[in-house]
Amino acid sequence: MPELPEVEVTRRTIAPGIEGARIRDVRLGKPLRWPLGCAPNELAGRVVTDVTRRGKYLWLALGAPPVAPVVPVVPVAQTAQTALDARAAAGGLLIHLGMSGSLAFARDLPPAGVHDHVDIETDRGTLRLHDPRRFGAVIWSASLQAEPAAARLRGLGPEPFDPALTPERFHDALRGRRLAIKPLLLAGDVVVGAGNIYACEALFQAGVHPAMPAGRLSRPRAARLLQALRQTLQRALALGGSTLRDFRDAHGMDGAFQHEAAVYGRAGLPCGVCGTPIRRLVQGQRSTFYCPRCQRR
DNA sequence: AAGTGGACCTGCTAGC
DNA sequence: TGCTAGCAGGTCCACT
Repeated sequence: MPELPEVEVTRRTIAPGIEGARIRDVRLGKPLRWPLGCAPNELAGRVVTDVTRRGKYLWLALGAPPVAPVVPVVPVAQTAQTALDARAAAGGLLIHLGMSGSLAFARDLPPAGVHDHVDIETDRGTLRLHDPRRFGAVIWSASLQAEPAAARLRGLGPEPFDPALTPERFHDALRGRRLAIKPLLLAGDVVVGAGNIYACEALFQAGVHPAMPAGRLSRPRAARLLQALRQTLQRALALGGSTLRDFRDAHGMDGAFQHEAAVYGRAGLPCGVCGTPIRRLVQGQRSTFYCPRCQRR
């Protein structure tokens, strides 16, 4: 389900409610892709300080655990070290929604169902991960730079809206790559955020054939593709993402981008630009949809 | 190193 | 109606 726009929509819908909330209890259902990595009760008492996103990952930053009831008098010389310790003791939860995950945050949620695998109960509501296929994960990490979070984020390319990702740098990153442009976009090492829907849509917008070897894209066409990717993701964000099967934001709202898809899921239907039937092909065991007339190698 | 194919898990739909 | 094959928004890992 969730590509960058859906993850960002999720972040925006949970952040205002959960930032500042104190965790009371964490309950786990069936195992997810990776273990939580700490005892659920170690999270109790911590405050959610921030919700950020990197690629398709969310990071729930948590404050340090509550201090012991008896606070020793700390000499001034030690306060800096104490602050360091507190920061070291902070940490967070790295969350990935996999293929079928979604988060809900509300005060009164129904009892957890068979596909609800993580409930983080706070004093302001419960954050629930619903994920039928269980490709998602919630992982405790001391920081984004520390293991195990670092292992997940290592190798991720720049954010699509990072101003440092100039058309020139994008083109440079494609140089020498023989992989077809579509699976390369999915790989996420050149730029993160595009999944199967938005990779197909961006390639259509840019008029680039999905099987084109990435390294063969000219500089102007690479620039056009980067721009198309940004516009596609921006538009999806504005529409609340895509709801194909069951994506909802954290308040239960559907996205609307799927109604605007020009090629994704439209095999056999006429291209809205030229009328040629949209084709489906398989690349890296994933479906690709494209217009054979509008998209050229 | 880069690219490929299989694996993870469950639910839904199309076709027989 | 009931079964099966194929498909699904993502990523990791082992292999060439």
